Amino acid sequence: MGKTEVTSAAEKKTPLPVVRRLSIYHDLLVSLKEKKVKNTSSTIIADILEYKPIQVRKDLEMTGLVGKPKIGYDVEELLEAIKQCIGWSYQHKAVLFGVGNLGSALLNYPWMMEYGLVFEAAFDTSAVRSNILIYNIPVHHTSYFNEYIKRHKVDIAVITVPPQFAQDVANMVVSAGIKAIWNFTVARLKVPSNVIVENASFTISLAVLTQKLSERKF
Amino acid sequence: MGKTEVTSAAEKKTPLPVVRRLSIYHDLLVSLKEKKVKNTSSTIIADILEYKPIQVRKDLEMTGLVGKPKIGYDVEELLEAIKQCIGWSYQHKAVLFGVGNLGSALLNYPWMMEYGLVFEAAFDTSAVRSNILIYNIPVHHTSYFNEYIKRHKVDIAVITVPPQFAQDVANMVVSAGIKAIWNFTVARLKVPSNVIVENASFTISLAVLTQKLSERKF
DNA sequence: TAGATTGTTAATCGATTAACAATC
DNA sequence: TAGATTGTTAATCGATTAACAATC
Repeated sequence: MGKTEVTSAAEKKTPLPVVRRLSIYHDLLVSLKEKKVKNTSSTIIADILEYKPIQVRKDLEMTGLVGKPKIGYDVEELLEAIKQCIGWSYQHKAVLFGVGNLGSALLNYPWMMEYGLVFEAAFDTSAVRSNILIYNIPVHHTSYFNEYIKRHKVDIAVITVPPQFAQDVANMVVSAGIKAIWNFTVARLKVPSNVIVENASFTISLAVLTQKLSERKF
Repeated sequence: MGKTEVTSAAEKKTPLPVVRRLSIYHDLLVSLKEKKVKNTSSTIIADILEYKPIQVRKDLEMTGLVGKPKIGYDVEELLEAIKQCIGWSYQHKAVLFGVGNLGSALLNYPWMMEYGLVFEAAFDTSAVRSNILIYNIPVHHTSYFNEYIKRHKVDIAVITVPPQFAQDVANMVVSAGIKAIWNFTVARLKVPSNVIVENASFTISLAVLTQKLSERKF
């Protein structure tokens, strides 16, 4: 009931703020890799992102990778270490519910190589859109999901349906044993505590922007 | 060069973590308002969001609204106070660049009533899509932007073009005097320091999800 | 009234930053 | 080599949480 004891091993739980920044370093490293840059350093990364070098160094330490004094880090090695740390080395199998504009945008995004995500199927209640391929991903009628799940492993359910249907979808995927939901709707999903829900709300980001704007204006 | 002095007045700068949570309270309050709930309290809000009541209370304090002991807060008053605090009371005029799937999804979202955002125009380089209305918003060819900006006030530029074109768009809108950019691409935009850029990256949210999944798996 | 909730002041906790010896 | 960068230990800072009197 009180604080849980730290389990024996050196279980260095990565703090959330670090995870978020690691994903930002990730994108930067991908662009460095594309430019054939071999090495980088906390100083360089900090410069580009306008962070403090010490913060970058501390964050990178969490990946377990050790750098070389004077040299810094090998770009590819660091990229792999970060992917490992935030779970982007493993290919998570995903299905998507709600093939509207946003859903289509997600299906069309190159998640697989860099972000550890593979869309294996999509579902939509619109019969018109059923049984076709969108960006090479099969789109089924939502009613087919319970059949689908019998034969396919699914790690993550992505929800991009209209908000009033989000809970229904959540219930369905939870019943099917899916343990992680990436929720793009405003709906606040009620799920058992062993299911992870991550809300990908644009509006939080908008709030940061408009708040800064307001501060500046007055 | 060192620390800047706090300017005379009671300029209670809202910390970023608070801004983010306020936007979450906002969405919750909207749903309470729709359900005709009159009053709420930090206890109730905390319960729903699985936060600590004291944290909610501290956050709400930042809006300047004072609650009533025993009663709590008036839902509508609190909603307005939060909107004021995060800049969603003012209607920010926005234009969008890149009318693909994601751009269309954004144009079709009901930002105006609750999120202080109004899309007044969109721009795309695809001639086929020019001079039409999408969700009642005029879509122009991108080359028309420099004419458009002469006659219209724009607070925020939203960028949903392919990443390789994002910097070009940023340059264009910065030249036109726009002071805020909401960037949905992975591109890291270089802009003058007086321009606000907010990156609305899905991938940060994905990192949080996959990291939690990995932690659980092993 | 009694109980629940507020606002405020103080304590704790965790994250960021600083300092510095070690080193390729 | 000298200089830049690392990893580590300690100090600071800010955000979260606790405690509690005030009150509708």
